[in-house]
Amino acid sequence: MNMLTQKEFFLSVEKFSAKKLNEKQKEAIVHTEGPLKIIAGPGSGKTEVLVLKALYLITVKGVNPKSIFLVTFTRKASEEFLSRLVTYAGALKAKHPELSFEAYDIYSGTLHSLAIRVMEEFQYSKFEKYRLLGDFEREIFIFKNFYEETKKEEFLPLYKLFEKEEEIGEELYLKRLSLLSLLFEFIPQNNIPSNRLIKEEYLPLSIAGNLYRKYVNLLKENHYIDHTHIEKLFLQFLNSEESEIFIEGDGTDYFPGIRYVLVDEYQDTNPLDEKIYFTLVRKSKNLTVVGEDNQSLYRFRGAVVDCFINFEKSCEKYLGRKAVKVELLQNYRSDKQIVAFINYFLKRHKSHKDYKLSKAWERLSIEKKILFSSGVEAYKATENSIIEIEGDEEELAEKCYYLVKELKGRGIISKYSDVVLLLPSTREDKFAGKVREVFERRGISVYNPRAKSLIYQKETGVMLGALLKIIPEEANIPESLKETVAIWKETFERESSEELKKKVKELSSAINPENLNILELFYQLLSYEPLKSFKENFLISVNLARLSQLISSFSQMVEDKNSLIQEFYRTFLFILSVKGADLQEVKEVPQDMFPIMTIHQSKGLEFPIVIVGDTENISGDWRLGKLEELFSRFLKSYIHDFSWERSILDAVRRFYVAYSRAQYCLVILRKKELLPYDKNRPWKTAAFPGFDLRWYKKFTEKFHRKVKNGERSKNRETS
DNA sequence: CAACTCAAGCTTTTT
DNA sequence: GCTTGAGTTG
Repeated sequence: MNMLTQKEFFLSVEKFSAKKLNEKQKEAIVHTEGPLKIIAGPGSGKTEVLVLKALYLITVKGVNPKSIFLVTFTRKASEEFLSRLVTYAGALKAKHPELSFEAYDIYSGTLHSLAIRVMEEFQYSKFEKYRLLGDFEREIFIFKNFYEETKKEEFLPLYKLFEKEEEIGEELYLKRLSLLSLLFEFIPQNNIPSNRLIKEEYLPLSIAGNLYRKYVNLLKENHYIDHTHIEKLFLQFLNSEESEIFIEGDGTDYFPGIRYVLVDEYQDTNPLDEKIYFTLVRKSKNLTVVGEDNQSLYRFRGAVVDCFINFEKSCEKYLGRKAVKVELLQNYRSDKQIVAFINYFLKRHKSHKDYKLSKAWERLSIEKKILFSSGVEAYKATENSIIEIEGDEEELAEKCYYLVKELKGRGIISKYSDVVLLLPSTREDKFAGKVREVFERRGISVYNPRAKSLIYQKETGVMLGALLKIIPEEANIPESLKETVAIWKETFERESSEELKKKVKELSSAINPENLNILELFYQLLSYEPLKSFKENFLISVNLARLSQLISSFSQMVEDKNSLIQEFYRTFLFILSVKGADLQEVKEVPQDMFPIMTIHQSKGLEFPIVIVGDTENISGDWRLGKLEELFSRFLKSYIHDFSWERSILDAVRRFYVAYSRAQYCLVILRKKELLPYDKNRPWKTAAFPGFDLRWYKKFTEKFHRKVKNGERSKNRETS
């Protein structure tokens, strides 16, 4: 294939790339051989760099697209990457007709999707037998197979580490099941060898090992596989002879082998992922990772930020090479005041006098400062780019409403989707629900696709209520399920037609437990009002379809008719009510709706105006720290002396991500009055903007004084 | 208003 | 199991 020179490449790129590339970005693009670590702060154009790097490899270095393996963290990110890649590739080809390559040939996607694609493509012998367990199905699988194990005395030494002594009964068993579900991901994600666990003298460890092994065997026996074990299997594939053509190629253009591996969001990599990446590049050594330690948000999912922090060390250890480091700290997204704010926010926590994050910080982050770009300025409507609003939940929701309405009324924003409300959780039994209520009462629709609200929809309520009426009640309903069951039944009573009620009565008297088919009942009920006319609304019928899908996977997993009813209540309904299920998501946020998102969901996105709520929330899953402590000997790096600091650090990072999504205006909601000083929990009174107006005010005053005095930041962009 | 006591609560997501 | 928020005490 014809190739471009580096100069030609960058000259062409300037024509279609949105912004002029800075020297650091160019450096990251042209460094192709050997390991490379790109530290990419918020808004530093890392997707652009990744896309251009892939194109550079193809058009300048003459690399076959099929030998590039590019991993993104989410499907959405992968779509964004591919669409930009194809657009740019088109532009390059138009300018240089001599180029001929197919951008789509790149291996790009999430690690899971790539693992499946590769194992299918290269017909890995061990893969074909498995059926993939989704999240919901996996939960059902564990409930079904491990319920009895939660009652066994012999496993108590493990369970007790996570329980209060007085706890008893059904709720306790359910808690244990949820612990097991966590455990069966934790062990493989951290590459903990089960054969060594089993031999441990400390009982909780050997019990965990045995239970995990049982899980793995049960998966195998039933020909199932879950997401974590897809990765495990992929690693096995990479270490087997069968992967030779894939990794090393056969000399043809058809199988060129993997020569370049690029990984995005590397700060959220777990040790299992890490092993996969280093195995992929064991020959080529060309591994590029992109990330930022402070945006590590997925510890609950096994992410170990150390993989990113200590990337250089791992390169020396596994590849025998020194990694090159490039820092992209120029922020092209946010207004100057917002950039100053996010830097200050981090700095404040790092050196706070009341709690020492400094130690955690030293080990788990990289010293740096985000730089602002002088070009990013807009919305001069307010004096400050940062606004703080205080009040109780009701007031905050109201004030949010008036703010959004005012912005639209004054023409500062053209559509509601220019603003976003970011929250740690968007479930509607919390603040998000209040916001929806206030907004919709006053005529602005709210778009909150991740509210886990499928089971609270009218249509699903009627359907589940009807099914509950038909299927005889299981005596042993867990307490926590009773409330939701009542809601479903009530929805059924309120919303259903006489016709439907009659049918339900008829079906319930004719029911035969030995011959129960829940899915069949579901379809029968669909022909009665109001379910019948629900089907005419697209979104509603999609929701019903999702429910039928869940029922279908459940029915398939419980073959034993004798336990079907029991499992329906104890497992299916319980998981449904506890974990919830999401509504169908629309591709683009509807413009005339006000969007609410989780902070996690907002990662990688940017919005003109960002409102952040629940800013005092620092809660985390305590079981994680406990698990890390329990398995410390087997972990890549466990740091003993600051476990509680980790939850603060996690929270700091969560809000850092939220704040850094804002382009022109950041609104912070403060829920509570300032609490009196408490020496046992100093962060409550000092740490988050949600708790202390003073430090935020101090920041603003200082910022404006600086601007007034004409004092210019040393770190200002040069352009 | 600092210090102590005690019962209630415990999110986030990849395919 | 640990943190949190409300309530109590000195």
